[in-house]
Amino acid sequence: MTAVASHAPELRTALLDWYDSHARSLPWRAPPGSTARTDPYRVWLSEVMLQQTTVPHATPYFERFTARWPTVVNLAAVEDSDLMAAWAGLGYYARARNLLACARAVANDHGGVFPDTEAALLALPGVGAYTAAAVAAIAFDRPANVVDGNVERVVSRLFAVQTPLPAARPELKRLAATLVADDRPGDWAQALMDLGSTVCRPKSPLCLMCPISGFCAARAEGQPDRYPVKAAKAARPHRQGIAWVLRDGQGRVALVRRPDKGLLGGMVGLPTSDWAEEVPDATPPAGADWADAGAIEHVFTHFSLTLGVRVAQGSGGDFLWTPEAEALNALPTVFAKALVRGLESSPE
DNA sequence: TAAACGTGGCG
DNA sequence: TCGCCAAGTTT
Repeated sequence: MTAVASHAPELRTALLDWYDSHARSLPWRAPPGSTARTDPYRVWLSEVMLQQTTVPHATPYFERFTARWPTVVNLAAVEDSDLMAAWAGLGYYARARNLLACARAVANDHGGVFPDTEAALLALPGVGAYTAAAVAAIAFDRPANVVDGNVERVVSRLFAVQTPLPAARPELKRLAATLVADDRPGDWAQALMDLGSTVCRPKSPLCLMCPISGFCAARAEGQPDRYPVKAAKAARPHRQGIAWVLRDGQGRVALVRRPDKGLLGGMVGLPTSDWAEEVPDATPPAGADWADAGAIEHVFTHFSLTLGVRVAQGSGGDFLWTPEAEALNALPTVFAKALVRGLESSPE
């Protein structure tokens, strides 16, 4: 038996039954089968935070955000710099800029109420195909085709899809659509994702625990972890740069606001050289007596970085002079690491 | 369409 | 130690 369309009803029943007893309990989630709809604001916020991000990493951010800003209207009123600081450490900072733009769009253009259709959600900043479908299904009970990385993996195994990712995306989405129905759309989406996360895992899938293994073509072949097939990835280049830790001797450090576009866009950062293949021959930001504080290593999605750290004392200049403890909290991780290195190397 | 875009945990 | 990977979106 495989996951052909004629078996969809039995497959759906098996997975929804499994979800009734195995659903993960998560702060943004209603219990399975709950008729009380989850707050669209919390669903949307969790979905954005969870993009390319693990549940354990996103969870404390979700708790802090919802405690500080209980509604989308509260969030819409936040200063940009406060929002960016609150997102620091979570990564993919374009999400934070779009999150704020989306909250303001809902507050200003939708009367503070999230739109309840997939198409209207899709028009919001930072809401793509996945997030629009997820919010429509989970918050509004729309039978949307919710396809994330988990669903792609589950479907690729159910149907033993040979096409490598990412080229297989459209095919996987079409196949996923054959399993969507009007009954319990939100639970269906979350059941598929929970299965992918806890049972149909990337490595060492737990087929003996799987409620739909009987429908799975990859399981029948005997090597389910062969799926999804993936295209080879390009090697990650390495870059080098210098970051300057300029201190005023009174507990403050010089930061700069980075441009909205590009890497770490909209975040505060340390003053830096360009980051290039060769160690740059760069001019420090002030005529101070710079000491070498070593270097830190950091890995981004598309390159790795050796960042040399230099420390000096100074004042003035066109900087955001920020208390060191506050800076540590507001900086993206790469700069927080560099600042720690600088502070350790020249304790006051 | 492919590339840009962070971070931390795990095998 | 290090590549893989996690609830993607934008340009």
